Amino acid sequence: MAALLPTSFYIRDDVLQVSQDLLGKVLVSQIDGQITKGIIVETEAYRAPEDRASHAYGNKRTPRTETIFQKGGCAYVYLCYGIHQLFNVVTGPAGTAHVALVRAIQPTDGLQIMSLRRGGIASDQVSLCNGPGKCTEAMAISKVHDGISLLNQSSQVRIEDAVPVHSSAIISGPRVGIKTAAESSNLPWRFRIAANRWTSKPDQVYYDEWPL
DNA sequence: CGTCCGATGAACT
DNA sequence: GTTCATCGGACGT
Repeated sequence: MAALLPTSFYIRDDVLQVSQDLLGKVLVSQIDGQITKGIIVETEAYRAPEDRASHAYGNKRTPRTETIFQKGGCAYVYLCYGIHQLFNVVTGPAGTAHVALVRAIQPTDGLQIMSLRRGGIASDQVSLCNGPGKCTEAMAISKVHDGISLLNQSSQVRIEDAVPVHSSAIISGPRVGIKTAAESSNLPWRFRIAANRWTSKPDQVYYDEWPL
């Protein structure tokens, strides 16, 4: 049984680093007796309070955003556009509003059930999991998992450790779906494993260094 | 579909 | 004057 990422992985304050370090790790769901797994190949960082794109911009606390302020190592799952469940990893110590959104995975285990949950899309098609709503649909992750710990082997959603992806194999670019007007700057806080065909968009700008 | 904020107005002090 | 409940619509990592 693969080791899970420890608390210390999540409670680091640098969500940009955690988002990059999540690449290559293995997201696991064990739901309704079905195990599915996939390699995380694309993430985005959301760093409140200063991040206007975050639900917790300005450290705004509402019933929905409370999860974001929890201690790192749990899930933040919310509904987007009334249809998509989006899975985020809460990071940083309690009280910090930092999360990493999982946008795409490379499926490795439970391909048949993932295909079934995705309306019969063939398990070798990148469209199976190349988007945040597709990942949660394939893995049956939903709002019922909001706030749950990722740290226990008994958890329905958890993340296994794996060999780190070298920084030279990570490309970054602007986040998806953010109104540029609302975002004061075009921060390259979306991270992908370079040349991995399971990510959600074609190759974009390459940055040697992360601003901020 | 849910969330949330601003508008509206009632009730209270 | 202030606070609170309710409503409506805008919008969504």
